[in-house]
Amino acid sequence: MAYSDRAFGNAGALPQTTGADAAWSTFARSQRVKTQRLAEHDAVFYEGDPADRVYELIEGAVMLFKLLPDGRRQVVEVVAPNALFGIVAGALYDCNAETLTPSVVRILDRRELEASNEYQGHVAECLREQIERLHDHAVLLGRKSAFERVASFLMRFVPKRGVPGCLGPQNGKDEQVIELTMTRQEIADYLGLTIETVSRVISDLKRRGLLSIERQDRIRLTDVCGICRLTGAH
Amino acid sequence: MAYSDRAFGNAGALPQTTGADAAWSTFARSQRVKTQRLAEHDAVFYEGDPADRVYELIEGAVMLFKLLPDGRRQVVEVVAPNALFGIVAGALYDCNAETLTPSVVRILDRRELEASNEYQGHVAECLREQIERLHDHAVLLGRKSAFERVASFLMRFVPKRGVPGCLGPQNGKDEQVIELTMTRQEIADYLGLTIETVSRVISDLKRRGLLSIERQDRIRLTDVCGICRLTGAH
DNA sequence: CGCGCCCTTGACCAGACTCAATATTAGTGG
DNA sequence: CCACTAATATTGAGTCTGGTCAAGGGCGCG
Repeated sequence: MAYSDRAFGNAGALPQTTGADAAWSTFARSQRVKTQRLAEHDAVFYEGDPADRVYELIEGAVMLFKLLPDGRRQVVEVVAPNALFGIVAGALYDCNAETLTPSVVRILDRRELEASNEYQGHVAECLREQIERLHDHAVLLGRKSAFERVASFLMRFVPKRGVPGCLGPQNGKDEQVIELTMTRQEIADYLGLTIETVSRVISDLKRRGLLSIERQDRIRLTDVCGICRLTGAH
Repeated sequence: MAYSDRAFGNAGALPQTTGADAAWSTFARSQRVKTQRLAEHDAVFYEGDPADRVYELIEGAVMLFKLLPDGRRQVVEVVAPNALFGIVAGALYDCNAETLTPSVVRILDRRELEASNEYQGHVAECLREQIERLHDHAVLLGRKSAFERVASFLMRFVPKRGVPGCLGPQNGKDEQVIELTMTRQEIADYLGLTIETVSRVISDLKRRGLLSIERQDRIRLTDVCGICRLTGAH
């Protein structure tokens, strides 16, 4: 599972930076913001880079990950649109950021952002949400079985289900088609498993009639409640 | 490993709340702050409680943990003095907080804190540091072996070693005596292991001459570099 | 159509867990 | 201060989950 030979896309090239843009953002009013369009699997920044920018994900998906010296990788966060990433305590980024899909990010100047009172509330809000997600993920990594991890992962993609206030299946059918945006390897590195284990668990869920695979990255959950019961959280 | 029968100390009793105090705090100037003295293994708050207070740890140690319905526990953070905890995105605490040792906390009003511009910088700083620690911990939980986890845990207690800029052993001897403040069970729940595995790893390190046990919660590391090499991080 | 990249599957192995017994420590009361 | 007790930690034996290694399959793209 060594990643030393991993290709990191064209991060250095700063592709297609544009001054104007259409996407909405909390920071739209601010002056020196730029948006940047990135292809799939482009690096946004690397662990150890000077952290003088903060990013807002406008569109697409980004993962944050860390590597151990021997190449083991742990995906520590998957960033969703409208979230901020690249906010760190020290002078350097503490992890790597790479797009999962073609994405649009807004680049903010760290100094400017930290100086302005205007956005402190929004920044803090993002950080608080991030911390709660990291807490949940710690439980998953520390205490859940492979089945529970994969089931939990799949439930992330089902809106309004498996969360406090979930009403169970509506309108009869308990189905949901989900788009993964992550390869098996990325899922494995997110869930602290190997690619083989992820694959086996998914195959097993298929065998049990809980899901069917429409494409490698497109899964039809045919029994959302059944999968939810396997998450270990209920 | 069921915790349903777990005793939670005297959290409801709000023991010994005092208006005046000696300990230093960023928030000392603020008006309505109170300090509270807590015994060992007192609960500070529970998951699901209304989160209308923020806490600053003045002295002692606090752990944050989550429970799965079947009783599995994951310690998601160990809070050190001067850090804030109990800052959440929603209306309810997302985890439980319990003292590890007799502690002193300062109680801050959440509304007041969020309203004041004065402390936003300090709050955001605490959150950013917290996130970096959670990233590291995700790597530990997702990708490290039992030996690496325990070694990483022990190194937490050695100041200025195993971090960027570590100079290796100074003044000849490479020793350090550390106070754990956590039981084996708490360590296990923090590291995503069982109590038996933690015990076995520590015994093995002892057998290999890397440490000796002076008391259950007091360990002499006799070869800090040797333990550092086992963390997987170098 | 064929190549390459993922993904899946199988067989085997190893690290960590479970269950159970014992040892140690810390705390209590005489 | 010591004996007793309860709580905590250690150790052992056996099991099982998930990892490793290796082979085969399928999909998408040129």
